[in-house]
Amino acid sequence: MSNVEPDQRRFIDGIARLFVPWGVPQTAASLYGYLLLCPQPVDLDEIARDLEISKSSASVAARLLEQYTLAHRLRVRGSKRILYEVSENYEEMLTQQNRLLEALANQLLAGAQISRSKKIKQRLKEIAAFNLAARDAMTEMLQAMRAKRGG
Amino acid sequence: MSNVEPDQRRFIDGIARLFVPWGVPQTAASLYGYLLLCPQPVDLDEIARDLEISKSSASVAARLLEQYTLAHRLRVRGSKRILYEVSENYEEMLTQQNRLLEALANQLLAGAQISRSKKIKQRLKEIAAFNLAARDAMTEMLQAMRAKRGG
DNA sequence: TAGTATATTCGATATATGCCGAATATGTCA
DNA sequence: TGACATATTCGGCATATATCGAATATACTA
Repeated sequence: MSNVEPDQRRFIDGIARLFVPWGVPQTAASLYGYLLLCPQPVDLDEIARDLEISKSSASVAARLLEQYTLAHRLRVRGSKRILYEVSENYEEMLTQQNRLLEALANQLLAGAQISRSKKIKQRLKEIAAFNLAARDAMTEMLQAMRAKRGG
Repeated sequence: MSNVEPDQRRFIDGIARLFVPWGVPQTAASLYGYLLLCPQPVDLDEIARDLEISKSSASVAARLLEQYTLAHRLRVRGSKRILYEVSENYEEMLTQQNRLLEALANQLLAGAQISRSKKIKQRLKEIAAFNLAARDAMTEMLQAMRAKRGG
């Protein structure tokens, strides 16, 4: 993608608008949209050029995406050059949600321990149970999807 | 809760630490933790005092939480005073996630429309399908939970 | 091992965000 | 409607974050 067309720009911005409110930095969010549209892996120079950001920003954003496992790098044999592409592992984002659900549940249960009020104890346990149920449903779904795709 | 004890403070901070990375402002996140521990609805003055924040910050944070449907207000008859309490509607947070999943899927499908590359079209459709499946699983789970609690 | 291509880190700056207290708006009672 | 209690909004300040270009580190070739 040597030049971003208006339609593509709109797509990229649309994706970014969805992610930014959830704490993903603007540049990283845009980069994700951009990578989704790239038929081939791209390097930092292309990213910087097409997204009109500095190369250092591109580097930071790319590694952030990598951390989120929304993208990953490809090492080019015989070169220090790195190519990035969007991850095929679509479930990782949901897995991360699951981790939050679980962490939250644990925190709530810890809170139930320390609170003296019967009412609060019960409330915290109830929310924790709810979150864990959600996590389980999610996990199950992911397994089912995995089975379907794998088979 | 006229005074926050160390254990409670730790709980509040723990909850906040989980929410902040997901884009929830610090104060609002802390307030959520605080409300979870309150056996009774509290007003802005109590919040401001216990969390050691200004009343205007308390007001903003509370309404933000309200927007997220993590808390809601109670009007006190015969007074302009507003009391806040944590929402019993634990599923709303997940519902919101579902909305993101759906919005993302839509954006991806729109992207599939505009992209000329066969490969990209397929990729975007595939991710969209995945997200919608996740949303459906989630919705189903929520319904099941609702049935269980309701019945 | 030197030289080159490239990624990463760093320090400075610009921008955005959060927070506060003061000012304002709004609801409630008499 | 006037007086009061309370929530909300607003402008300014402090803090955090993102971005950049320059400096540095690293991996590869020869």
